[in-house]
Amino acid sequence: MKRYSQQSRLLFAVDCIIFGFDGQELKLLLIQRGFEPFKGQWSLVGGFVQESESAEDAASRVLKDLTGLDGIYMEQLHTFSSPSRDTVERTVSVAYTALIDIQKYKQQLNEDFHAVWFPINHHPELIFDHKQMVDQAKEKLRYKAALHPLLLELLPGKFTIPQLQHLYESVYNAAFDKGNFSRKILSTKLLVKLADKDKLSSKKGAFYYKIDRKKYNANFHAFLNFVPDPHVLAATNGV
Amino acid sequence: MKRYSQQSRLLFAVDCIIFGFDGQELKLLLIQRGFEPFKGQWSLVGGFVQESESAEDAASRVLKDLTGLDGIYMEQLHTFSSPSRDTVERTVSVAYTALIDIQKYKQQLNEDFHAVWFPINHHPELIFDHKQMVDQAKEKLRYKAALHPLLLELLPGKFTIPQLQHLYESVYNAAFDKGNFSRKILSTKLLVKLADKDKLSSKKGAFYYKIDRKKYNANFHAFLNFVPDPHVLAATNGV
DNA sequence: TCAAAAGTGTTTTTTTTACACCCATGG
DNA sequence: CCATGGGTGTAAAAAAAACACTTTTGA
Repeated sequence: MKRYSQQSRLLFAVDCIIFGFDGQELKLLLIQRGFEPFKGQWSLVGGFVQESESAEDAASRVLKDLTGLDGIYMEQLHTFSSPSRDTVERTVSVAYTALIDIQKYKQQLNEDFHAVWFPINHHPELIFDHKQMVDQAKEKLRYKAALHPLLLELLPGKFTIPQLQHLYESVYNAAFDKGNFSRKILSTKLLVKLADKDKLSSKKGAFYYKIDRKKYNANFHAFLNFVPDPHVLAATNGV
Repeated sequence: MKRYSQQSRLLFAVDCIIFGFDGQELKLLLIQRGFEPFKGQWSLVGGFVQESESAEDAASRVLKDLTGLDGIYMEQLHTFSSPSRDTVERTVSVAYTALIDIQKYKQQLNEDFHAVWFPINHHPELIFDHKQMVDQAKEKLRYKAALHPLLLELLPGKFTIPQLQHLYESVYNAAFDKGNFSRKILSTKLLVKLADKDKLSSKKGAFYYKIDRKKYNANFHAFLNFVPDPHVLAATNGV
């Protein structure tokens, strides 16, 4: 059992599945390749891992380059390594899921990257196995968001409970009782009520809230159980 | 943005965190390296990914070589890619968690590998970042087993409810009410009652059960919620 | 003044938990 | 014949769900 015999070396990349929420529905950020091969085709944002960095570092770098944003929520999804996944050259890719406040991003220049937000269920064909990555990321998001408050990452700094409910409803494609929803969210003590209201979507106006970052960080793993029947949504998940 | 410029190529490996249950406590299978460098030190079972295979294929192959067993429960845990993780040469490693019936394994020859079962909370120092891998695997096991019936994978073909309860109690280091436990397990309809009893641990004897593979495969993702306070165990988890 | 959305209150239903009790049997 | 674990029954407590009702205010 000689381990350090001559071994094949291969290319090592990262790809980012970037989710955003525009107030209406869940979106996915894609770029149109401006270079050969496959110029013009849509793909996830990605790049190669450099000698001096970890995959996490590479994903952060790629995200920073694209959005100009630091401190984005990001987690490793899965590593894709089929020998046939990249038709150009054998490449292993670690996929990361990122959640960003779409508002913040809007201010940034995205022209250099030809990046476009697509509705999560209505995006163009993707290169290589990127569709598989996106599907898996969607599953995991739905799974995890039923247990942890991570969807808060998709909202702007201040937001209302009805807005948050709308986000959950769009992610789970289901309607929730507003009374029960609001109580459940507030019972986590993860939100702080602000003094002002959002008057855009109703005459009465809804109070703004912000994340209590301290409690959020300490209690991120708290179970929320927002979704009526977790069996349904867990049906195809891989965590 | 030239993507396919010259890129560094690196070594690509897999490591397996193999859990077993001997009826008393959770165990971890480790090997003592029989080759340089670090000869004599303990490590996870691992190997390099070959040109023609995926990381999953490589992990299965490694597992087959070590245990002689096919069809072992296995899932990708995380990819470790810090530039400094392997002190010999830069290597990226995909870690896999495997759950095996320790009885089945016992029949196999393990002499070639110098493989030894260690109590999960009392194992020797490990090479590289293998301790980190093990810790993460433990966390994920505890997290996932609270929601899915995967601990069944650790038991032999037939087992009793009290044996299963003992397994849960050892994984969560907590005591469960036997009545509630048995009802909760049985309510999943994942088990089939057999005609014979295990008379070893009591005079009355406890009925054997086996997994209803059909329902198990279809309902693996069913939420079980075995653990009294999920907050506690989720506290440090990364899923 | 009233429609529409925010937010509160209350009842019903379901699930979980605690714990008492019966069962079977080997020593 | 009784101690020991296996297994069932059931009431209390807690959580979740359903839904009625009150509040605010711009048009």
